[in-house]
Amino acid sequence: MVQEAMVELRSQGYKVTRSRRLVMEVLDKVDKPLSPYDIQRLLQQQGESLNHVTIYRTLDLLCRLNLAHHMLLTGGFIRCALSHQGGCHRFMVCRGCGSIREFIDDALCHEESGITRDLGFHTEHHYSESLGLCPDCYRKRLEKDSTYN
Amino acid sequence: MVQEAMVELRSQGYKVTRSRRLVMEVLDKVDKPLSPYDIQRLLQQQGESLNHVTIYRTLDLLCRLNLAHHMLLTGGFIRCALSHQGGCHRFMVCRGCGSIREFIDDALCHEESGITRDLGFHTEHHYSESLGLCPDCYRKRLEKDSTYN
DNA sequence: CAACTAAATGCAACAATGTTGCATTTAGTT
DNA sequence: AACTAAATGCAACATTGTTGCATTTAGTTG
Ligand SMILES: [Mn+2]
Ligand SMILES: [Mn+2]
Ligand SMILES: [Zn+2]
Ligand SMILES: [Zn+2]
Repeated sequence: MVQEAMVELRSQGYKVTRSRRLVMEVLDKVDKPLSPYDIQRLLQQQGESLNHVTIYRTLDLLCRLNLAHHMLLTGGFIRCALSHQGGCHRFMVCRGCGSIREFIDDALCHEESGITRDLGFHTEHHYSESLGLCPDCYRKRLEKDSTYN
Repeated sequence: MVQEAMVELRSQGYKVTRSRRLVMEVLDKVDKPLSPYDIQRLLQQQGESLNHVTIYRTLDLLCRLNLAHHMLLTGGFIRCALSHQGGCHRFMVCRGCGSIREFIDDALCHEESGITRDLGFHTEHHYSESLGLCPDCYRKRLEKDSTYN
C-alpha cells in the first residue's frame, strides 16, 4: 500500500508530498517496470503533471529506502514488495506479461555464496532475475499450443 | 583471445572488420565493464577513431553471438569468458576494482528453478550478479585494516 | 491559526546516451 | 581485378539523465 510507504517516508525524516504519493501510486497500480519518463507519461494521461527531474529524485529516494527497486534486465522501476532485512534482491520476470514478483531465499544465497567463495570471491550480496512465465502466461501458452495440436 | 572471436564471427557468416577487432581488443584488455562511449574514448586515446553508431552495432552483434555480455548492475559491456551452452549468466562483480568474473553452476540453476517453480513460475533461465570483493581486493582490505589496529 | 524554515519542487539549460535513413566504403568472393 | 552484400560513417534526430538556482511547500513552532 501507498499509505505504508508514506509512513515509512515520514519516519525516516522525509516529507510526504504530492510527487512522492503520485509516483508510488503509479508503481502500485501498474506492477510492471516503469522508467522515469514512463511514469511522467502515465501521470500526464490522468491529468497530473510532474517535472521529470522530480521523478528522478523521487525514484532515487524510494530506491534508497527500499520502497522501490531498479530492475536490471528490463530497466525500469517497480514497487518493492518485501520488507528488507538483507541486501539480496531476487526477482521472477515474466516474459509474457512483463509482471515481476520479488522473492527471498536464504538457502539459495548461502549456496551461491559458497560457490563464489570456492572461486576465491567474498560475496556480500546477490542480485538475480529469473526469466520465464508466470502462472497465468504459462496456462495461456498451454491453451494456445493445444489449439494447434 | 580476440583471434578466436574473429574465427567465430567468420564461421557465423559475419565479416571480420577493423571495428570489430578494435572493440574486442579493448574489451579484452580492460576486463571491466565499458559503455559504448567508454570504448570510443579509449580507442581515441590510442589514436583509433570509430563512429559511435558502429560501436553500438558491433556490441549488439557481439552480444547476440555471446562474445560479449551486457552487465546490468554496472551497466557496461564485457568480454564473454565462457563457451555458452545454456542461457544462464552469472557473474561475480568486485566492488573494489570493478573487475568481473563469469561462472556457471548447473546445481545452482537447478535449485533456483526449483524455488521459483514452487512459487508457480516457469523459469527458462537466470541472470545473476554477486557483489563483493575479488581475492586481490579482499587481501588489500585486510592489510589496510590491520594497519589501523 | 499564522509565521517560519529546511526540504522539496520546477524550470532552464545542458550533457550524455541511443536511434534511423541513406550514401559510401570494404571484406570476402568469383 | 571486378563484383556485391555487408558493414561503416555521417548527419540529423530523439530520448534520457544532470546541475544550479529561484520558488514553493510540508511540517514545525509559537
Ligand atoms: Mn524489495
Ligand atoms: Mn559468457
Ligand atoms: Zn505473465
Ligand atoms: Zn577487485
